[in-house]
Amino acid sequence: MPADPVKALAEALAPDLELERPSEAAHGDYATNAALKLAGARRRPPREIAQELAAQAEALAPVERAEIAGPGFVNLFLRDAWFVDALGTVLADETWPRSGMRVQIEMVSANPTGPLHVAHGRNGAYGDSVARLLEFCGHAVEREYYYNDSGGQMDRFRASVEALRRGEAPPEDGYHGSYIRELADDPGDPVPAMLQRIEQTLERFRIHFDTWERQSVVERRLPELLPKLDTYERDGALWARSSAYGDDEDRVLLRSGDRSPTYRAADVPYLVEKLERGYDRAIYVLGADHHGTRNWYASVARMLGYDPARVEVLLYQLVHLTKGGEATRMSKRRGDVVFLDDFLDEIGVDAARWYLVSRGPDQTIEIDVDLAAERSQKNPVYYVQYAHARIAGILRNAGAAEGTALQLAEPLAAEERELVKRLVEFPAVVAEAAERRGPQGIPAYAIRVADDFHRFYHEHRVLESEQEAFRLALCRATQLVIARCLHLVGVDAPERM
RNA sequence: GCGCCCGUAGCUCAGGGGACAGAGCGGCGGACUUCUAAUCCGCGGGUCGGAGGUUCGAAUCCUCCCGGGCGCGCCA
Repeated sequence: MPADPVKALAEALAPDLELERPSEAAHGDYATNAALKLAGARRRPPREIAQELAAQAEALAPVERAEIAGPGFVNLFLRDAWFVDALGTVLADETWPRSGMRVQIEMVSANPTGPLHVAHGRNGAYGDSVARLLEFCGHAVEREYYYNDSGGQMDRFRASVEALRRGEAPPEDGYHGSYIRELADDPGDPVPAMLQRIEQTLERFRIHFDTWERQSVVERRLPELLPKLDTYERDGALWARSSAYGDDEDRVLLRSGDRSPTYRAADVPYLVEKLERGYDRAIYVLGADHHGTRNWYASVARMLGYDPARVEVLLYQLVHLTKGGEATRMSKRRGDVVFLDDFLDEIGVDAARWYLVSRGPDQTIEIDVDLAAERSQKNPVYYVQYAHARIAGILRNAGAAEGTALQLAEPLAAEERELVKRLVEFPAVVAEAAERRGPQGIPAYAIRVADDFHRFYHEHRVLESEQEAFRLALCRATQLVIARCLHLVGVDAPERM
C-alpha cells in the first residue's frame, strides 16, 4: 500500500492505534478512541490514559496540540507542515507493489441466447469494478466469460432462428425478440454471431474479457474427474455428496435416463481447470437468484482436495425494472427486457456504470424505465466529472507554472486542510473497498472529494494568488485522485465539460 | 416451512463499534464584471421497521418478531 501519512502519524503515537476524522471541526483534525479501548484491559480510567496519550502526541512534531474530550477521546490538531508533507505523498502517486495474487474473476457469463440486458450490466459493472480494485491493489487479474454452447436453452435458441429462416414462427417455448429476426437474416450458426454482439456491448460498457470459455469444452474432462468425486446413485441419477463438504445440499451430476451431465456437473471440470491454471483465487460473480449454489463451488474444491479458500462467490441483489410504477418482468424469451445497449443509448455509459456500481451489491436496484433518462441527468457522476474538468481548466490556464513546489506563503485555510485530509484517505478507501469487494465505496468517496474541491474552489483563487504554488499542487493531487476513482468504476475523466 | 439479502429524511441511497445520524434528488430562500454557476451558501425535514441483549458507547454485533425481495429443478 502507498504511504499513508495518517497511518504513519498513528503509528508514531502507538502501535495499532487508529486515527479517525471527527465529524466536527472542533474535535480536531484527527481523533483516537484508544484510551477508551484500553481502559478495560488496563483497569484504569479512560481519561487518565487519554492524558498520557495526549502528552505523547504533543511531543510529535506534526501535532500542534492535543485535547481530551468526552469520555476519553484524544483530539489532535495538526500543523500546516503536516498538510504540506501529506499532499506530497498524494502527488507521489505511489502504487501498490505488483506482488499480489493471481486472480480470475468470472462474470456476466450470460448464455448467448439474446442481447445482454440491464441485469447483466449490473453483474459486469460490479464484477469489473472489483477486478479494477484488485488490479489497483497489485493483483494480477484476468476476466473470463463462461457460456453454455450446448444444451436445451441453446437448442431452443437455434430452433427459433431456424424457424424464421424457414418462414415459420419460432416455437412456443423458443425466443421471440426482434434480434432473432436479425440473426436469421445472416447465414450460419447464430451462436457465434450473438456472442460477437455481446462482446461489442461489453466493450462499449468498458469491460474487456481476456478469455472466453465454453461448457462443451470443459465438459470433456468430466469422465476423468467423476471417479474422483464423492458420489452415490439415487433414483437412477448420479449425485455428488456435496452436503458433506460444506454445500447446502447434494447435487445431481448425471441425469437419470440418458445419464447426460447437468450444468452442475460441468462446474466440476471447469473449477478444476481454473485451479490448475494456477489462479490463487477464482471469483464467481453471481446474481442473488443463484445464491442457493453459493457454497457448491467451494464444496467441489474441498471434495477434490483443493483449498476451498481459493474459491470465492460474490453475490449481488437483482435489478428490478418498473415502468411508470408497475413492475415489468424481465423475460428474454418474451423479448420484453431492457437491453443494456438501449439503456446505454438512453443514459450513457458513464451514468450507467456509476449508477449500477453506486448501490452496494446487497441492495436491490429498482430502475423506473420511464424515469431513468430524466434521473440520470442528476447523476452525481457529473458532479465528480465537473470537478475534474474544472481542475483541468485551471491547469490549462496555469500554463508553465509547475505547482509542485510545496511551500506555503500564508497559513492554510480550512478548505485547504479539509481537502488534503480527504485526499490522503484515498489509499485506505481503495484498500477497504477491495478487501470488502464493495466498489460502492469509491463513488461515495469521490463525491466527497468533489465536494471538498468545489468548496475550496469557491472560496479561494488558485492562479495569481499568494498561495498559487501550493494550490496548484493541491489541484493536481485532487485531479489525480478523482481520475483514479473514476477509472476504478469505469467512468471517463473529462478535460472539459 | 427452510436459506440468503434488504428495511435509515418525502424519494433514491451512503454508513460494517464511537461524539448532536449523512449525501444526492425534491421543497423554500440567497450568491455569477474574478481560474467553467453541471458550482457554492442557508432553511426545513429522521422513534435508523419493532422488542430484548452484549458494550463505557449500537444504525452498526447477537436473539426474537414484523414487513419486502430472491431462492429452495435431474433449467441454466
